[in-house]
Amino acid sequence: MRYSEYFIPTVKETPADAEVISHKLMLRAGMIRKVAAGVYNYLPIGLRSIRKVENIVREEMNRAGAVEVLMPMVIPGELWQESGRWEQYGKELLRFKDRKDNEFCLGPTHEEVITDIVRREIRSYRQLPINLYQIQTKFRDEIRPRFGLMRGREFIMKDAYSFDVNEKEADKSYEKMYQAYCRIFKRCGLDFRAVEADTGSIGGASSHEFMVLADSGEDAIVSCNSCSYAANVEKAEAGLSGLSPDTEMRPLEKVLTPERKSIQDVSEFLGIPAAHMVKTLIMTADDKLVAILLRGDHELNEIKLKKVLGCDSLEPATEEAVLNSIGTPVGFIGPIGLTLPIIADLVLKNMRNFTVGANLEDYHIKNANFDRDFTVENFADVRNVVAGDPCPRCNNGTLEMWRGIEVGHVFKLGTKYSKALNAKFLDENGKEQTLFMGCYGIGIGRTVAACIEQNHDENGIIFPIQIAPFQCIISSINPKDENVRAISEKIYSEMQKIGIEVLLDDRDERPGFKFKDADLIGIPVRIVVGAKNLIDQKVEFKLRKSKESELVAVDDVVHRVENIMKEVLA
RNA sequence: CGGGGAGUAGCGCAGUCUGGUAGCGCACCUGUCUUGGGCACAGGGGGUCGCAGGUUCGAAUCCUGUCUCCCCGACCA
Repeated sequence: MRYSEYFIPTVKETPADAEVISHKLMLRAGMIRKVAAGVYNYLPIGLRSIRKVENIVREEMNRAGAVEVLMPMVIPGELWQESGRWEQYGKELLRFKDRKDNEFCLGPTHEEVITDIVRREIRSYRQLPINLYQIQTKFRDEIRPRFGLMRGREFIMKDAYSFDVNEKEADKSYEKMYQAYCRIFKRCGLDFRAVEADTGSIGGASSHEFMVLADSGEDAIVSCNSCSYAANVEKAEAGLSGLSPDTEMRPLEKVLTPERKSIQDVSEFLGIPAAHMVKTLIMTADDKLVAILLRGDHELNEIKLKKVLGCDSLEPATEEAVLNSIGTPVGFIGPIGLTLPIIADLVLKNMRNFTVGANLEDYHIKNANFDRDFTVENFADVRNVVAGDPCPRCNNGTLEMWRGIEVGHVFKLGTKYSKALNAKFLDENGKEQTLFMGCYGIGIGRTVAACIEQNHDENGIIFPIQIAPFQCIISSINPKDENVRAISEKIYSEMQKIGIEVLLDDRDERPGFKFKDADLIGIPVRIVVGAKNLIDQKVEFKLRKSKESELVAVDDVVHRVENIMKEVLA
């Protein structure tokens, strides 16, 4: 491709609405342009990288025995009503009506549609297992789209669905996909971890997320420094150990804490570490109030609490609701004398003589203790783990914390959708059985964005060769020079002949201008053809990721680049 | 949905408080020049100041409403 005939609208200045580095660089490099909140145009080099990821995904899915299909983006509402998700899914599901007033939605995920295909077409255990996938544009009407392709409303996703005769076989399909995902992200040149995860609105028994490690990641994940345990903080189990108990209980002591409402304020005011305090959160769970006790320096994990309570909705109680029901303003609530049901975090079991709110404005109470001063309904793991917590699996390691970008998620669905949609088959005894499912997603655009988060410097993107829009760029210095132009063209056509994806920068621009663009769009290999070096029949060879360049004979340079491609893409 | 911020040339911004000819940098067009890290000079084009009302002799500027976008939170893959 000739740069002069191509379309790469790079910009010097960063558009004001970009926050994270991948978003900024994708805009600056002319990969994407915003059309509406969370909705983007893919410009040529952006599209090329996306296609690269798609092709890697496609190859590995095919290799793992999955079969490609393409489902519609517009889905009849009745399918979603049948699964029960028409009501459950909420406002993320964009609904609309056609001219006949029939209800439709834009597909945010395709369990319903795929299960509909399978229940119509699969009759016998002889047709199983089967794994169908597609690469398709999805739409989820996110409350707050952000960070460019990282969290769009419209985005390209690979989604796969496996169908098996029983749970054991379904586990095998899951394992196959897990392995395929590892190969995919490895081939994309990403530093990633597979972690245990919460299944969220997709549902099912268990799941793993594939997380690209990056400080800008929206997810927090933990991993054990001793064993292989790794999990999303949403899911990570908190170990049991906490502070060792004081030997004996001391008497209660009411202390004045005027206008000290937060743990931090009270902690500083009384000179007591937050870890020796217990905070009392009042939550509204399905319209009922419940009190949650947590160590002062810990945070509530609402997903865990939801499971403990078995409720559908859970949110912090409003200040009015708290005041009306307890008679004390938020900030001074405590468990002693509280009439609400109380759930205490597991770690509190080991605590003695902790400080709590007094249920009296401007007062806290020191030396509170379980049983003597109040009782709780039960102890449960309802907090977020923190760095340094003991590992819940091996018990001799501690947990380290990372930020991650979720690029893939694999689920064991069991029979959730097949039951709801009545997807059955006949087993070898002629008996009707319900299909066991798994589903497997990869965010294609997000994978490209995550890759940029991991691979960039102050000058721009540093694409790994596997997903770079072009493998090589020839920067022709002063293409008006006849010799420079001729040699550039020669190298260009030789590279094209052997299948190297090459971009010839034949624009009549100054050298610095071309170098800046080449660096910004992150082409892995750069060949600079200039008059000075041509005197010795040499051109400059430089890898985007390295600082140094070297001079290579004109006759060797194509071979040199070819070897690099072979090495990396082997 | 709660809190905060912003809509002025393609992009980044000033001007708004204190109403009176709509500006700067980059980009773009023409020409000269230049060619190893976003050259230089000269000339030029481009704006319903988000939208709708209102106040006023006069509104980018004041008032009311409304839409969009961004950030934090809530929510959610």
